[in-house]
Parts: sequence; C-alpha cells; structure tokens
Amino acid sequence: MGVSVALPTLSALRGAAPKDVNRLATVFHALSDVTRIRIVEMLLTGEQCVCDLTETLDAAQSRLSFHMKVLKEAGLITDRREGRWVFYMLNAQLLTELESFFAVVRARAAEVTSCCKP
Amino acid sequence: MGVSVALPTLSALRGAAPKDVNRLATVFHALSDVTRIRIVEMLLTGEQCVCDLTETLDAAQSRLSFHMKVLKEAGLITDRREGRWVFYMLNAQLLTELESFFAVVRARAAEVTSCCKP
DNA sequence: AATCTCCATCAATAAATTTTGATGTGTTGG
DNA sequence: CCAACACATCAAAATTTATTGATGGAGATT
Repeated sequence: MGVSVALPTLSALRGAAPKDVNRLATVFHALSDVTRIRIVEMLLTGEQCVCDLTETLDAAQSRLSFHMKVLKEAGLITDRREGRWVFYMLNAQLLTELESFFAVVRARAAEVTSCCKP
Repeated sequence: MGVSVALPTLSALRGAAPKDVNRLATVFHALSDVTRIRIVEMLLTGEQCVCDLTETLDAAQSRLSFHMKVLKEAGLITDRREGRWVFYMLNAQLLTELESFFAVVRARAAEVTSCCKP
C-alpha cells in the first residue's frame, strides 16, 4: 500500500541545508516555543535589541540570548551589531520559503483529501 | 524603544484555540520532529494506516502511535476507523491556516526589513 | 585606565520530550 | 469462543531542551 514517491513539496525549502527534513525540523522547532514566537512577533514591528526584548518579555537576559541563538541558528533571524547593542531582525527570505512551502503542502493536501468529504 | 502594538498577524490563526500563541507553539512543535515530518510527507500521497507508516518509516508501532497522537492533537491530521485499521489523513483546513499565517507574517516582515538592505 | 552597559557563553539544574517494551482494547476470521 | 491482527496506552528509561546564576568579552563613558 505505502507508496514511496518523490516529494517535490519538501524541496520547496531546498538549497540551504544538507537534509531538507532536518532543516524543516530545525525551523519548526525554533517556532515551537511560546517565548520564541513572541520574539518573532516583536520583530514584526522592526528590529530590536536584546534589551528591548528582555524588558518587554520580562525574561532574564541569558534566557533571551539562548532563544535568540535558537532562532538565529534556524535561520529565522539575523543580527547586526551597533555599538554595544546587537539588533535582531527577521530573515524575510526564510519566511518567504516557509510561505511557499505551506502553499505547496496545502495544495497537495487539498487534492489528496478532497476525496474524503461528504 | 520597545513598542507594544496589536499583532494582527498572529490572529490569522485565531478561532480554534484559547491562546493563539500557545496554539501556534503546539502546531510547530508537532512539525518539529523528523519522524513526524516524514509522516506528513507520506500523508501527502493520501491517507495511510499506522501499519503502512510503521513499515515505511521502520519504526516501532508504539512509537508511531505516539507521533500520530502528537500530530492529531495539534490538529494537523484526522483519523478514520475502518475495520481494524485506522487511517490517518492531513487536515487541509489547518494547512490552509498555516499558509495564510506565513503569508501575513512574510508580508509584514518584508515591509519591516526592507529598510535594511543595501 | 577604570567602570559601566549590553550581550554571549558556560555549567548545573530542572523540565519536557521521545523511545522502548509490555499490556490492554477493539475487530476480524476461523 | 479463541486466536490473530491493528492499534492505543502505560510506565520506565533515555534523550533533549529550557532555565538559572555566574563569568567574561566588547564597546562606550568618565
């Protein structure tokens, strides 16, 4: 029964990491934490330094640094130093890739599940 | 410096759970595991029973059941019993929500980061 | 130079997640 | 009814992840 076809859907995120599936897992893991989602949320209003985030999210500085690192290693954010501040901002490129990833997956899922509706 | 604005972007996934951020975290967590991504992958070819997945992914049955539960509780898949088999399939509705979520986030991120390019 | 601010990193601890093997439930077929 | 099958659930162990508090480094200010 189980068919093993090529999976064009996952290659939508190709070109940045060794294995697509691992890369996807890393990105989604970065987004799987409430604090990190809030960070992304805040970055939607423009770049922020850690001190801003620390204050707004009421979290210890080392905690924030940890989460920034997770987001950065996933490729979701980039940083820029300015004096003693480090400003973080969203990586629009990856968000674009994620959007098209879900566009492809959604389209395929719609096809495949259309059979099962009343 | 830190501005606390309303966040229309996250409300793109509104209407299904108590807190948007928690819901998002749950969904992304479900997608943050390589095995579960592979399961979603397989479901893109149509509904599957656990036995199919167990065989293709070469994973213990209880392990698969665990992952199906995570995906199901996140709302990513639904199940349907037929005889002694349980067939799982993707929830196209949630995938649609995810697509529009990233569409909104990407659009906003593009605005906000456009300033910083050379 | 001395000191302060902002931030990263580290080690230790705490907490959450995943895997495994065993057991239980519902279904089919003999 | 009994045995076999598909699957869920459970408890224990293994693994991963997150938090905390301390330390250190780079850049600014005096």
